[in-house]
Amino acid sequence: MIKTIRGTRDILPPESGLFAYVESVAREVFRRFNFDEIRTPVFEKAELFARSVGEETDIVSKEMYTFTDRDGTALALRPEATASVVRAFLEHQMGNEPGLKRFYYLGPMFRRERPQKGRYRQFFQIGAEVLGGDHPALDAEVIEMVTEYLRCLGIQEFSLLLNSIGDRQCRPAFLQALRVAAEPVKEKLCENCRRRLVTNPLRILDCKEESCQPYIDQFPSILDFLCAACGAHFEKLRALLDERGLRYQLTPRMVRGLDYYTRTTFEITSDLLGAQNSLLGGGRYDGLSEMLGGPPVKGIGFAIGLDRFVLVLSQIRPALGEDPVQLFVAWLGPKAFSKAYELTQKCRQTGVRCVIEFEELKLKKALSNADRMKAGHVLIVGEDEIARNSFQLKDMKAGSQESLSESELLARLSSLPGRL
RNA sequence: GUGGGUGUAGCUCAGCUAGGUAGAGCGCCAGGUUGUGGCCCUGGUGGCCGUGGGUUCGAUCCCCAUCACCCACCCCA
Repeated sequence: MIKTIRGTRDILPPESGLFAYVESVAREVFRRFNFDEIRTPVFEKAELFARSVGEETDIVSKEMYTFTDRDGTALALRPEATASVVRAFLEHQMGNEPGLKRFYYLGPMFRRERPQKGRYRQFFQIGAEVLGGDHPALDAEVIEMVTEYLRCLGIQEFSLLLNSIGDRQCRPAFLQALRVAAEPVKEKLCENCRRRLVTNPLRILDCKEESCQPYIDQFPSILDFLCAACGAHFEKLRALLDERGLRYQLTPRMVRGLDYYTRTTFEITSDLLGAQNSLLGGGRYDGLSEMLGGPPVKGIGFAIGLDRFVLVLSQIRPALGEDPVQLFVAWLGPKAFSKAYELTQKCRQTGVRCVIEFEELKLKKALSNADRMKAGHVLIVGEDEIARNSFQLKDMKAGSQESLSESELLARLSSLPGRL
């Protein structure tokens, strides 16, 4: 048998319903903040990601799905979407259009990493980006939008972690200070941190190794190194968040792995998942456009990893996304089928989710089937009912049933439980 | 890429450390008579024991290899 390839999976009902639900809520909430959907290709020139995400990052150096096109062009399946959105902005000269551009996207991304709980090689993200401005209110708006999104999904318990990692003006000085502080104690740091000291000093800051903590606590804070512009931006953002009652934890040790981030970074975590507790992350990337060879275009965005997100949601709200049959139409006697089918059509036209069997079943069997598919109601259409224009509508949960004429039945449909 | 774990019925697993070609629960199907589900009872269906080699008279069980999945690390969100 041919099976799914490693790190990919089929998303089956009811989980697929949960994905669809989470996506529909995102569309609805983001729309209220005036975001439009953008759909970019799932594959791009590999160079796009090498230049934006960073040549030296693991994502590009060993986790990207790259392949050569027939003409020799190096292509890659997108490992994330921010670079593509900025590319699209530049390619279509959107900088010439008035105002800011607010986009959201959703779809599959690809990374060739070893699969793990909630992590796949084809994974799904929902993200949003605002391009064309760097007002701190934009940062606040994006953060507000994503918390509103969580609220709409019924996720109340989460922490917003906030930091600023400066920009190309001020970060080098901080990195230098960090190296200076770490050098004397480097023998005391864990193996990973000793390596990071060379490869990516920033990441020492979010080392989880217990023995490193005392030293890390002594290291300088990025916030003390922000230049005037970055500092002012961050202060203003914090003031706005405070003003709107959006509580956050100042987390100077939270850094980003991707090269393009500047200034604001944020992350939302939830205790519901244990160690891998991050639900989403985002930040500002004011230099990304230029890294891609474009004019200066400021931007900020975030991305939610849906696979893990859905995992959390299914734990706290198991029924979310379920959409069972609302009306099961059971018919009795060979002459009843056409009328039963006609009623089914009419019910469907009013938006009710209906199912009708094509082979005649004993009523007992029909009810049993309806029960197994969690049907809310069963409509019984026998030859007697047709003759009397009086159909039996059975409430499966309550076990009660009532007689209704065709017009009464159709009038009742809007009150059936279930979607819409 | 590294380390550990697991692969037996549709699902969750037992059996394997006394090697003799398999069990439970759930599910599924059919009944418990005539047009009323869920519960209960009865019967039934169902497995090349991941795959390929080896040892053996004989292997689900022992050995080797391989593949897949899971967990963790690395990394990242």
